Amino acid sequence: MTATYRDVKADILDKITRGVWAPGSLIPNEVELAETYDCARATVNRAVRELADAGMVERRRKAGTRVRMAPVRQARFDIPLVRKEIEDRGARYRYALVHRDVLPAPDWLRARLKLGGRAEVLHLVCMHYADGIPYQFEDRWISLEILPQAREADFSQSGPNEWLVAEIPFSDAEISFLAVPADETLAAHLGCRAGDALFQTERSTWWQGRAITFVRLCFRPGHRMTTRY
Amino acid sequence: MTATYRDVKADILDKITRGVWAPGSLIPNEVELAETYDCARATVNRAVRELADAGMVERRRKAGTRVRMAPVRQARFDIPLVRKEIEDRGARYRYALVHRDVLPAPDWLRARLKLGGRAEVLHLVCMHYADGIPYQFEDRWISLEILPQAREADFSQSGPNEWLVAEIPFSDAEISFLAVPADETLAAHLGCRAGDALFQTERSTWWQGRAITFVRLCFRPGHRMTTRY
DNA sequence: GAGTGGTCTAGACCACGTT
DNA sequence: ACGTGGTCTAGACCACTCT
Repeated sequence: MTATYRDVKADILDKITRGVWAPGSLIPNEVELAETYDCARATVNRAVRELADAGMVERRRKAGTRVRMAPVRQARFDIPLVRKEIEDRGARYRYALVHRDVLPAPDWLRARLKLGGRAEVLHLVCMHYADGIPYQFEDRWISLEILPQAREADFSQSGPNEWLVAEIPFSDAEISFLAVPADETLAAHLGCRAGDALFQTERSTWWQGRAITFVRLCFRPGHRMTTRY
Repeated sequence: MTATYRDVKADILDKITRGVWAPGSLIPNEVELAETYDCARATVNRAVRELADAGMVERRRKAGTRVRMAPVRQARFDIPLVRKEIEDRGARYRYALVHRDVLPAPDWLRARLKLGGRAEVLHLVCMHYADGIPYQFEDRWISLEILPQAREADFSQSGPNEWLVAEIPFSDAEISFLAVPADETLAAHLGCRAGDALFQTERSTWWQGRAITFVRLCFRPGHRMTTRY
């Protein structure tokens, strides 16, 4: 008796995965569940709320709680720092700055980050290696309107990501995953052939509605991003 | 006064994104926050707990609550049914079964799903179209050990995904994202050229520790998966 | 109108980890 | 040992939304 919210959550999840409560069906309301498990309604509430957050059930006032028809709704991905990602695999991390430039933001970047007309940006191209083998190509753009101090920062020894996380918080971000063919530049840096299929992520970050940075990360051929849920 | 947990959460998040509470610093404990916001400790607890779930802060008993050094920790992705994904874009969905076969599980599949020695599987190849244009290529394998009724199911009119979600719950899944070059088969079905870079997801699903299905979904060239957080 | 989940409270005890 | 978060309770009122 006196079940914890974890007990309640586990038991309900069990009933769902075993098919006792079928997809689409209504489960008992909170008061009934509280009696069943001999606990307070708040305890049941937390259990069921977490199941709803996880996408297992759907709740509506008055209508009650239903088991979702398609329970798998979302997956969570950790987005690690490259260095940590590589070191966690037991490999030695090495960083190299390939190119550095200050220039007016090109049109495509202004559109993507909603930048003003004459915004200047810092453009960095970097490489990340695992045990000396090319691991990731980084194409980074930093707004100098918001981060003028980036102009003076030294990116020859460590990557812009590490500098950025220490320098500024952020409030909003957008991330995309896609596949791209390697162009000559990518092929040269990643040690593959032009046209090879590469996994790429793109991330835009804002702070208080103002663009901070855009980055394009291109992984070596064969890279995969995996998660369980 | 008498703030809600949303108010508290929003205000703390604001203090973090504005840099009032810097990355790595300790924030006031729950009792102090409850006094500050003039609410019960449980209210503060929920607010801070949700921030911890979102990866913004890190909590440890006795040590207190700290702002995370690298706040961006995770992103959530919705994993929609193809049909819904296409219809949500305002396009007309069409499905086609390309191939159907029953065979002993090949070695690579047995390894991936941890199947027994002589497991039989149902192999389906399907296409999903948006407004008549190839959208996604589906390579589906279903274990007939656990789902013998799949042998008799009709997959000529609707996809295996829709059948599966209605047929069986699941308890565990693994998903991967990667980039692959199109082979001749993929190129023919997706209307692209062999070697084109394609975005692919792979998903394995288990129920009570037993493999249900493995699926490889290959998107048309240029597809991207995007989320905000 | 009535039934359901959504939230808050004031207090209590517990579990953990730092000191 | 002690301070912190983790959780539970019993009750209350509110906000939706279905009928």
